[in-house]
This record gives sequence, structure tokens and C-alpha cells, in this order.
Amino acid sequence: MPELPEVETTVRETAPHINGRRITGVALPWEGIVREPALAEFRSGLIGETVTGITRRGKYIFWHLSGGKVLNLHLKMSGSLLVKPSSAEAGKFTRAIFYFDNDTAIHFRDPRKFGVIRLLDGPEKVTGRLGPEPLEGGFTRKFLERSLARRKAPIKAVILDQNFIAGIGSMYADEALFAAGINPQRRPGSLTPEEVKRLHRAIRQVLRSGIEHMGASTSTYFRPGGEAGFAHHHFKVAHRRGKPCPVCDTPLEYIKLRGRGTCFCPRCQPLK
DNA sequence: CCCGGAACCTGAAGGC
DNA sequence: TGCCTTCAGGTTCCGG
Repeated sequence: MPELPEVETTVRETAPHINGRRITGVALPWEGIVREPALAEFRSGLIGETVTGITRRGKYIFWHLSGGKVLNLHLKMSGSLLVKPSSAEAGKFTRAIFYFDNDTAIHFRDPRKFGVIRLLDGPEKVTGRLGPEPLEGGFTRKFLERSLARRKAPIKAVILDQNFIAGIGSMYADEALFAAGINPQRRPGSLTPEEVKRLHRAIRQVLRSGIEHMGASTSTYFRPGGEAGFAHHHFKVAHRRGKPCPVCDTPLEYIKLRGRGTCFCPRCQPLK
């Protein structure tokens, strides 16, 4: 499931192929992927534009265009961007294809059709309310401490809230909470300053590690070259229900928390 | 503002 | 073999 490390990997590994290149065509095997504007305007606004930069904010990808607009892509739960030669045909799950002037195409593959593409005047429309980037300066221990204070939902639900911190999803939330020794059901207000400090460090550490290992390919996510990432090989709890805790060998517990599969170690992450 | 649940989707995997 | 259920979960919308 694409979260910050998977999206960052996608940006890094697509950019060298398309940055500075001109978009020569668009194909939409599933038109429903385009959220806005209407299709005719979408196509005409895109074709002929040069990509002048590629950025990420949270889980959102932006292709900055020479005319001033931005193409916004969101992989949601099952999307990948794949770099292909122009001649490559659409696969069964290819929902959109962007063709460039260097014999390169980007295929948006998305089995479950949750993915979204928008052509916008600027990123603000989708990033306006997002919380800070966890790997940048705005995400300080103080910020975490202060903003957790008034939250009542379970800690995992809070760090999944994109308006609280941008980029964390269910897998890296489980990993961060394990690394910090905090039960996912704990109330934010009950965390000690020491625990908040550990959580702050853990969030940054698991995301950095995820990027270093080029993202996690737990089911449908692939890197732009079609290869799997390696991050899931380093997961300690995420997607490991029933398996022994890597620290204490206790079988990992599985619960549904706010509809999200959640794995944790009942011994290393006790519910006080 | 905050919370929790439903809805959106479809393939894979497991049980019987 | 085949049918049924469960699981995967990012975001938005809605009611409380």
C-alpha cells in the first residue's frame, strides 16, 4: 500500500525519465481515474506541456507543468506508476498512460480503481490542510506533544490522520508504534513525555528506513521499473499477524482498529 | 474542531 | 471444483 516511502520512491525513480520532457499524448483505458477537470479540458491542458519538476507532499505526487498548472496523482491503495517504452501496451490494470517526447511512457496501474488524477491550478487545493512532512523541520517533538494533547482517538488513528501528519499509513503506523513500544489503542493524552519522544523518533526512523529500502511491496505496489521494494522484509510487526515478535517471541496480535488491520506485540506494547 | 463508521473498488487467499 | 467470506486500506463524506 503506497505510503510516504512508496510515494517518495515512485517520485525519485520516475523523475529522471520524465523531468524536462514534453507530454505528447494521454490514453485513458479507464476514464474514471480523472477526477477533474472534464476530460476534454484535461487532455488539452496536458498535451504539449513540459514537465518542469516532480514533487511529493504526503502521499500526493505533483508534476509541475510549463504552463503553470500541476498534474496531481494519488496512488491510493493499489496504484503504481510504471516507466515503459512508448510502444508498451496497456496491461489489464492500466488505468492511464502518459506519453513523452523521449520514447517513454508512464503507466498508472491500479487494480482496485481507487487512484485519482487531477489537473489543478496548484497543489494547494489538495495539500492545503495537510499536517507537516514528518521528515522535515516542521515535525518537531514539541509539535507532536502539543497536538497530541487535545486528541481523543486511539493513537494509531491520530497518526493516520493526514491533517495531523502527512504520509503515514497503516503499515508504517504499526511499525512506528512498535518501535516506540506504544500500544496502538492508547489514548494520546495518556502518553508520557518520554513516550512522545520515542514516538517522534520512531516515526522518522521507520519512514527513513522505508525510503532507504525503496518502499514495501506487500501486495500490489511496484517500483517504477516493475521491481518490488524491500522495505517489507524489514517490517517487525506490520503484516505479520500471529508470527513471533522479533524482540520477545510472543505471537503478534491482530485487531481491527477503525477498520484498519493492526498488528502489535502484546508484551512489548502493553495496554496500560 | 473532533470522532467513528460507511462507501468506494477488486483480486487473492482461505474455509468448507 | 466452486462458492462464499474475509482481507487489503487511503480518502472523502456524513451524522453525532
